[in-house]
Amino acid sequence: MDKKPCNSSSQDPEVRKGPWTMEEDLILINYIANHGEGVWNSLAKAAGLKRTGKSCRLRWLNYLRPDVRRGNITPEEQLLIMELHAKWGNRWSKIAKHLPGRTDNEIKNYWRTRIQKHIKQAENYHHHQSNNQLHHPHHELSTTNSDQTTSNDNTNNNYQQASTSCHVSTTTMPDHHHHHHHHPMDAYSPTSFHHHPPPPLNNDLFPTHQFPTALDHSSTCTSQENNYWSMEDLWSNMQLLNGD
DNA sequence: AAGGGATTCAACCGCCTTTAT
DNA sequence: TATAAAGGCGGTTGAATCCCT
Repeated sequence: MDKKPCNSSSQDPEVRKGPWTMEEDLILINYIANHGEGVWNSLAKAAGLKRTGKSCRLRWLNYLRPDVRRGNITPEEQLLIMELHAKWGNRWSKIAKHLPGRTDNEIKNYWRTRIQKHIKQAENYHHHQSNNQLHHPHHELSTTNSDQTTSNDNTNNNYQQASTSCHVSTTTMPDHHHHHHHHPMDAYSPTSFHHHPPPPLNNDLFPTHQFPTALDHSSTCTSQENNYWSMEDLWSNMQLLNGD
């Protein structure tokens, strides 16, 4: 019947989902600064966040941690990713350990959005070239797993050849992608606040102070590149949070 | 200038493993 | 030791954004 698998106890079944607000980020950063990370479920409660422990952990690890590396993937990093993926398949966290500051999520996303399609293109190309040859039964680089990963050795060098030969190579990889890669601390896009409902502050947490005043445009830049909250803004809000 | 398809990426889910009781 | 809870992982999703006509 009413099985409530996780998140037992504690009334307050309200668990927030979706994008993190700046307020939530600040609470999390602040809490971890004071108490350290780990024990995520209790951390979430103690900090007053209406999030699951998992969600807090993910947010911290992938985004808020101070040592998350900012900026676009470099050609060197890309090469490494390609090599390691060729070796290990979709073992993202394992791969990530070899790219300091990069998260498994980021690498996974990068792979799927930036590399995979090139490889597929290259494969198609080869395919057509060697039409009379036997057709590879799709190395299936993605989609429905077919799990190269779980097969433990999975030396799926399947596409290794493709990746080295196609123009995914660093020299031709245009880097054309600019912007994005906001990362941890500077990642508070003011525009996002306009797309989301006003900060859902509960006054238990913020009895006297209110961030939103700091969220007006006075302190934001308009250029795309700098269209994020500055460190100063963050800090001042953080101090407000701390009650000075 | 506006509409719409394509792309990106933060964050979710379910499953499996590890740790705690 | 057995069971439950937490942590970790990889696949997937969809809102926001980009890009093209």
